[in-house]
Amino acid sequence: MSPASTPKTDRSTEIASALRDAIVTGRLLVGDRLPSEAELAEQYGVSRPTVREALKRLAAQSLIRTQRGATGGAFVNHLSYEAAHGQQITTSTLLLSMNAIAFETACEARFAMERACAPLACARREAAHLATMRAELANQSDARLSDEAFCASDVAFHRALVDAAANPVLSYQLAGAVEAMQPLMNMITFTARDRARIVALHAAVADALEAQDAAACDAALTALERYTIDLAGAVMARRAAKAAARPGS
Amino acid sequence: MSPASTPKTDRSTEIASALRDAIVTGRLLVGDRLPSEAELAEQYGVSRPTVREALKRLAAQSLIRTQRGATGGAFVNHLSYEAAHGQQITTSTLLLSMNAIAFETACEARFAMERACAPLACARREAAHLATMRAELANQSDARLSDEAFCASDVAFHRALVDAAANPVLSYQLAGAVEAMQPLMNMITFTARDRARIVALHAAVADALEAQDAAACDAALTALERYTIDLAGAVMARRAAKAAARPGS
DNA sequence: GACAGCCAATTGTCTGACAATTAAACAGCC
DNA sequence: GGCTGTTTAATTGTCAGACAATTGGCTGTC
Repeated sequence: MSPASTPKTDRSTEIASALRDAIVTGRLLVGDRLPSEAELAEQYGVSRPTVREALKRLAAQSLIRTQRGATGGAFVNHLSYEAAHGQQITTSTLLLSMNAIAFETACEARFAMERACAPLACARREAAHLATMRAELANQSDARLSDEAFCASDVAFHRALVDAAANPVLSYQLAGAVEAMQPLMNMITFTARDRARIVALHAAVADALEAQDAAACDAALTALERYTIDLAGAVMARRAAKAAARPGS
Repeated sequence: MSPASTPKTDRSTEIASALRDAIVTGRLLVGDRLPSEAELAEQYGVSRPTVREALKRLAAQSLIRTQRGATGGAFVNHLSYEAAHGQQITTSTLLLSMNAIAFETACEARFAMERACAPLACARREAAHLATMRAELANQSDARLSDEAFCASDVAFHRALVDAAANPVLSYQLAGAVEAMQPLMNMITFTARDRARIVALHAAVADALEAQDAAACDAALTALERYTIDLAGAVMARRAAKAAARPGS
């Protein structure tokens, strides 16, 4: 009854966990090369395909990268911010797309985090951040911009705000949330009036940041959040009404 | 030169991407059963092991779950908050453990997000949240508590605060950050004096939440952040001094 | 000494097979 | 007829061996 420790887990899962543990606890360091698949297979008493499945699991979490050839093998990855960021986006996008989250909830979380960045950004913003924001503001004022381009510029603007906080953890978490929401935002068609309002609020944010006025920045972001939710709500309602009017299969 | 689209990606990676795309775009819905491995293999013109590697990748991201038996197969997962949360913790822990992030940076991000929760939590906190916080406070005042248990109670306290904000997106993001930091916090040995100070600050947070005073809550969290960073800095300095005094190998 | 070709190690993939597991279909009994 | 136990089929999990593709290093030649 002693080996009842892992009654129903696959061998490949076990091996993946063991290797992950070795990486997390530092027994395997960044850049280290794992034993070859054949060696791992012998070591764990399984076949090569089983080892490969375990390695693929780790690769999916970008914990390792593999390389073919004579000096190839599996190497412990650095897990850059970019990779973490990518996973964050994937996860957030899925949560949103599966309707597990209401738009309002995601929006609220996003602006809450953005307001959390505001004081830091006000304290640390540099000329480059302000310049980026001004440039995107000018961009957004161009009436010929497509909705997609407008949204992309919106993302870039907020990205600059977050980056100004100079905290990479906040950057990757928040950028993930913002980018996950972009597909949804792209579905919204902005009227000229909407755009003017949004640009004005963006300008208020930029001004507050330049003046290093955290309270004003917070207020502008709060107003922007309210407006975004109102807009989205109106779009959803319009869509629902249209769907009700045309009840085709 | 036309088939240069995927010059160096594995087939298993391609297939994993294709399936992931099918899930994200909604072509495969939650609960749907994927074709059996044999069918997928035929469909993509590869062998079963290759398909299996692709499936393991998706399983590692908890996008699918597999089940053996007659009615078994791979099913599109719900991607619960728990799963997203788990991944968040794994990623954050790794980022921290690989020294890619300074403790101060992680701490700053964590408290920034927590302050972002504060207004929401003040507005929405319910009796259960307050009760949990009071219970953990009492727990933390017990001098017989081990450092690990004290830290665990600390996590539970903050978790209650975040949950009071009633926004699952914030919950999973922040809880991930908090739990990722726990191993580091566990390394810190708290003196009785430290604990009293922390408990007092926690009490201030709980009081502010009960009174629905967002500003007071914010202030208490800020003070807690400063104290945490000071403490950690002192511990690190002490450790560095000890390492310098004993310059072994 | 520089360069070209060969070589060995390693991952990526295939084939075929068997074991384990699970639910459904089926036979048998009360 | 209804319930129970058994068989059965479908599916994943694992294995073994083999070959293709890739890539760095080695060797031989000019």
